[in-house]
Amino acid sequence: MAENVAGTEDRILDLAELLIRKNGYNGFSFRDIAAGIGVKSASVHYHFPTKAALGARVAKRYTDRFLDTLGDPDKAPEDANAVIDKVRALFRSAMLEDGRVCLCGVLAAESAGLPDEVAAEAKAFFTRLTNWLCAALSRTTWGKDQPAEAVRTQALRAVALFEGGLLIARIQNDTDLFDLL
Amino acid sequence: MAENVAGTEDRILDLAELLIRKNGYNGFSFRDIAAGIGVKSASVHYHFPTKAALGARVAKRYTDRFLDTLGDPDKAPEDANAVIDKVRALFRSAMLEDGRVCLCGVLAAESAGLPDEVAAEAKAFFTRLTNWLCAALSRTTWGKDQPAEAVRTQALRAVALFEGGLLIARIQNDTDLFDLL
DNA sequence: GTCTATAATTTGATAGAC
DNA sequence: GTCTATCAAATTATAGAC
Repeated sequence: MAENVAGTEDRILDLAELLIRKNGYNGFSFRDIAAGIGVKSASVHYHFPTKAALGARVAKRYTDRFLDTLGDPDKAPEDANAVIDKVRALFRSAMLEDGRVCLCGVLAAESAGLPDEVAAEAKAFFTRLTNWLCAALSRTTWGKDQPAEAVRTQALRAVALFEGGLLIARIQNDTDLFDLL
Repeated sequence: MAENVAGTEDRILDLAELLIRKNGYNGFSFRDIAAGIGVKSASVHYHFPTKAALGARVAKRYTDRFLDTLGDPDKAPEDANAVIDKVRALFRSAMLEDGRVCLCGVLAAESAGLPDEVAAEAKAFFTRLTNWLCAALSRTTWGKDQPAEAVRTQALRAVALFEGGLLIARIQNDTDLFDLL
C-alpha cells in the first residue's frame, strides 16, 4: 500500500515541473518548492545540490516520460496522419491535464539565459522527439516514398506547430485553439 | 545630427526588449538595464516606476512595430502563400537580426506567472497578428471562397508554426531549421 | 533525511540631494 | 533627470545539530 506514496525526491520533481511549466525556470525558487511539499529549503538542497541540477533532472524526466509514452516508433501507425495525431494527442493531454504548456517549450523560450546543463536537456527533448517522428514517419505509407529530408521537414513542422499552438492557446486562455491546428 | 541619439527612455526599452527575448521577463533586473546603458537603477525607475510597467511598454512597442511593418492588410498580396511568406519573413528577420526569438513568444511561455498588465500586452500581440492575417488572407484568391473559420484556422496555424519554429531553431542553435517550415 | 540558522548576493523600489 | 544611499524582501547555497 505504501508504494503509492511518492518520496520527497519525486514530490520535489513533480512540483518543480509544474512550477517551471507555469512560470519558467527563473520563476520559481527552492523555497517555493519547499513550502509546496511541506519541508524546508535545506531539505530540497539535500536532494538536489543546485537549482541547475534540479532543472536538468526535471527536463530529463519529462523527456523520458514523453518518449516512453510514444513508445517504439517501429510500432507506430502506418498512416502518417495517425502518427502526427499521436504526437498531437500527447501535447494536447499535457495541456488539458494541468492547463500547462510543454516544459521544454518554456525552457526553449528562456534558453539563452539558462544554465548549460538545463539547456542541454531541453535541447535533447527536441532532438529525441524529432528523431522519433522521423523514424515513425518513414515507416508510413506516405513516408516510404519520401526522401529523408522531406520526412524530417514534416517532423519539424509538426513539433513547431504543437509547441507554438500550446503557447497561443495558453495566453489566449482558450484550449480549443489548439484543436484547430 | 543629434536626432539620431536615442533618449534614455528608448535605450531602456531597447535593452529591456533584448534581455527579455534572451532570458525572459524573470531573467533581467533593473540593475542589468542600468548597467547596460550606463546609468543607475534609480534612473530606470524614474522612467518606468515598476518592472511590470516597463514590461508592458516593451511588449506594446514590440507589437506596434510588428504590425506597423506588416502594414495595411488591404494592401497585402492577393496570393495566400505570399501573405504567409510576408509574416514568415518578419519572424525570420527578428531571428537573424539579433539571434533572438519573438518577444511575445517568450512572454507567452511565462504568461501564467506574469504581472497582469504584461500578460495582457502579450495576449494583444497574438490577437492583433491573427486578426491581421485573417484580414489579409480573406482578400486572397484562396481566401475569397473560404468560410471565415477556415481562414482563421490558417492564420492560427501560421502563427503557431512560426512561434514554435523560432523556439526550436534557437535551442537547437540552427537558424536554418526555421527555413524548413 | 530534515531541521535551524545564517551567509552572501540580488532584487524591486523609495527618499532626498544635486 | 540622474545621482547616492538605503530598505525590506527574496534568492541560492552551506554548516552543523538532531
